Amino acid sequence: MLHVDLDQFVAAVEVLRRPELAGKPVIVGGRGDPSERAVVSTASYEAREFGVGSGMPLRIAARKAPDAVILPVDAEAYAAASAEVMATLRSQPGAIVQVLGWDEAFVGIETDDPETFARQTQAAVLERTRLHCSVGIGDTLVRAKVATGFGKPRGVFRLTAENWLDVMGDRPTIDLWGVGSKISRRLAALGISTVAELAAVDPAALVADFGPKMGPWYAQLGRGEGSDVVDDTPWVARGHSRETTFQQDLTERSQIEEAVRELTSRVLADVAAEGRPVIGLTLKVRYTPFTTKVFTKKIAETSDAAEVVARALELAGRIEAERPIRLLGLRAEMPMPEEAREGHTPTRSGW
DNA sequence: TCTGGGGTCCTAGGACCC
DNA sequence: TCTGGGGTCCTAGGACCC
Repeated sequence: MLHVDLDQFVAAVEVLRRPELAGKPVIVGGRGDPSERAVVSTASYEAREFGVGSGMPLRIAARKAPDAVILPVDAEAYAAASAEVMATLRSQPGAIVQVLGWDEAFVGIETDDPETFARQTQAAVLERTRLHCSVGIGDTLVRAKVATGFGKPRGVFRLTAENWLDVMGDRPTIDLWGVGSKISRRLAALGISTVAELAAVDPAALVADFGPKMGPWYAQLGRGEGSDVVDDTPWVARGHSRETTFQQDLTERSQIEEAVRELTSRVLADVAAEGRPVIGLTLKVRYTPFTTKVFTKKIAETSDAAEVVARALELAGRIEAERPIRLLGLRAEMPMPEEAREGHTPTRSGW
């Protein structure tokens, strides 16, 4: 199968409608105002040379790359460009497409010559959308996904059981898709620093440290193994959430209640758009400087907005109001339709 | 320097039931 | 003094991804 990943997708979409930005450092984040509390969503390759990366506070990014053009996030434009890319992938003969996000997808295909198919796919995407992409070829989802990184930018790379350890063996475990900073550090503490070392571990040996599912799964990741099925079943969302970072921290109970009402109505708009009810709520509170607390509550299934608001305000009643609040988030959980409940819908990608 | 916003899934512990 | 065993549900928190 193939993994297709657009090159610096968001920045590329911005450059398409502002050609004068080509070759310049471009940063997209927040409302495009570096004096506000916000972070970088995407940085163009030129901006990355200044040390700017996604997740970085916009204020810091602007300091590192003083000449960069800073643009607001335009989610609608990216969604529209993404839809065109995905439609192009689906129009390739024999292709099964599993969308992973705005800018990437797995493509299942039966072919003796995946490199040629990959090049054809890149050319089709470029012709229809004027966007460049990189393609990974693999015999499992994990290998295809990891392979794409070696193809960037605009290239093609193949990773299979044959060359997996040659290519990945000496690399740190954090290079694996699904191993982040925390897990790579915990693995290192167990004497497992490289992919080859992880690949050699007995899966059962990791159960004590990482649990019955995650432990064996990490060992499998080290070998690049896992599912090899591209599943194009339409995605069914488990829930919807909204978060707001306040430019000034909230301190008053009345401010909190107002913010919760606002969040609830935005979340409910997303839920109602699907015509599904709510069965649970999670309220997230970020205090300053950086401690997060969540309150979760199952509720009786309801589509009544006033009822959901009342339940959300109950949750908000648990907030310790004496500490300044930097962020509030609200998530609504929705019931899953019967046919999506048991393994029929794609779950966590690559599992 | 001070950390977005939208998601998913896993784990652990307590409550509760039979 | 020693307090079953198995199961499910709920809550809180952690980790990861784009």
